[in-house]
Amino acid sequence: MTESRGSTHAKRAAYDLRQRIVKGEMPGGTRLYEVALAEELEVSRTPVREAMSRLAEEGLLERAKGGGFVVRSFTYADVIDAIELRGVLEGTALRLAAEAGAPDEKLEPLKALLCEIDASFGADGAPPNLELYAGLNGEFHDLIVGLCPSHIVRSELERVKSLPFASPSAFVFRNRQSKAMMESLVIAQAQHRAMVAAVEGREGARAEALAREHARIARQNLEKKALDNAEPDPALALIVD
Amino acid sequence: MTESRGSTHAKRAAYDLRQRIVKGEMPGGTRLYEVALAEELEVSRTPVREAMSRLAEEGLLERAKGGGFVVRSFTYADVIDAIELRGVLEGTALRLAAEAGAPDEKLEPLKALLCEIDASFGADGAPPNLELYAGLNGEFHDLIVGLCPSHIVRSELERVKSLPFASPSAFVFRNRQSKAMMESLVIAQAQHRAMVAAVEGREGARAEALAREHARIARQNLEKKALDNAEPDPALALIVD
DNA sequence: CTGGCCTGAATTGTATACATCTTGGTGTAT
DNA sequence: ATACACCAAGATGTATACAATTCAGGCCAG
Repeated sequence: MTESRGSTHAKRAAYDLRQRIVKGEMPGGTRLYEVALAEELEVSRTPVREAMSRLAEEGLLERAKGGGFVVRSFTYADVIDAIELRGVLEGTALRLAAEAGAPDEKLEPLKALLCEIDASFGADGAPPNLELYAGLNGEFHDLIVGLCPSHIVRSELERVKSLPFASPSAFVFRNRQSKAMMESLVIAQAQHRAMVAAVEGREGARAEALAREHARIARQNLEKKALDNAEPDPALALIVD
Repeated sequence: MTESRGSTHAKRAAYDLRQRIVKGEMPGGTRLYEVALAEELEVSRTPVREAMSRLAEEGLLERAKGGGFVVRSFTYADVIDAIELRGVLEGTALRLAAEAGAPDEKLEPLKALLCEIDASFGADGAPPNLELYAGLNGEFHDLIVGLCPSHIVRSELERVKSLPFASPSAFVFRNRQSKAMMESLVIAQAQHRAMVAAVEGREGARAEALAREHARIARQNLEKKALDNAEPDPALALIVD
């Protein structure tokens, strides 16, 4: 086909649908009609159903009573809660990692990454590259959560992070007021280092507390955004309230 | 049809499949073939696919590379982790409830339920009714989590609890050694009362710590079981390791 | 022996026709 | 006015034929 990626029609349909949902077309509560979507996406009803099922697994849709799917509604409070929950789960992941002990060969790449992150926002005076920072930040979160020995905790965390507004790098940029933003980056990076140190030193409680506090930065940025109410953040497109 | 419940073929198929999985037929890693299942369940492939999608949403199946579904594998360690995770999430739910404050009209039913639970295990000398206790215990957990103002936290907790070995009343009975078991019930009930008191008194940290420790009772019971290795617990049927 | 590549049987992916259910509206009797 | 039954349109549920993909096994060339 011409656009979107995926090897099967169902995966392409899921991709397209996901895009439309997170972009805010189809606000929360919108019912998805198989026939209409099948026409729009130019496939039959079968892959559309398959796609909707996949998005339900991701938590973007929910099954309606009497059949069919509805776009899940998220309020501003849900965004706050999702960030809190991410902090709780990352905290648990780090605590378990600390309690179990992390091998040096897995800690080394993390420390290397920390230095890369330093460079990305111009710790040496170079101009900050926020795109790059966001990417490296996401990578850092993936790596450090990878230290957690529990499949279950990791997969539930993955699930929460799949919500576009709950990902670690959801609200990093957009504040071009370089002063406050730079300070927030410095603080975040200090917490990054402390989290690694806590896991390395098997300080479970410290690691957990740090991860929770770290997630609060996202919440702060969000609340700052809400006050400024500048251009609406794309990560908030599917928020109804 | 003759057996199982549900109004559509897909729901019945999902129910049947779920039963077979949690009973331990089809151990973790088993691949599910649509045609074979369609014949066994006496429906066409379409509702079978639908059923598998639903079970994937529940976390009982996972999508295999190259299509199809596989029964999710759970190890003994996963059971431990799932119980830990339930404790963490219940703790978060209670902390948020405590921080937000719970109205008296929602606390009253909880306190009434606590008295019913007292009666169920013969606090007054009557013989303990473990069936009844397990039911009331589950009800208690539902009610107290219902105090949490966050949809997101509640729904993720619901998801974890849907794993048969992670539910609050998974390992309450089976230890007929009445002495140790009775003591564990007394402790659990004391924690129940403390959790309600902590939420009522807006003591978030206390409520969270209590919920986590409370979940450890399930872990203790499980580990005791593992040592005794008496008849295998049905809640553990789908464990592979 | 090993690597790559056929090839075909088994399996899932897709389209579509038909069956069933859900829902909202309408009419009627109370 | 209200309650109820009923109907029709539209939606999802189901079966099935056919297409495309996957994977294992054997074959051949190196």
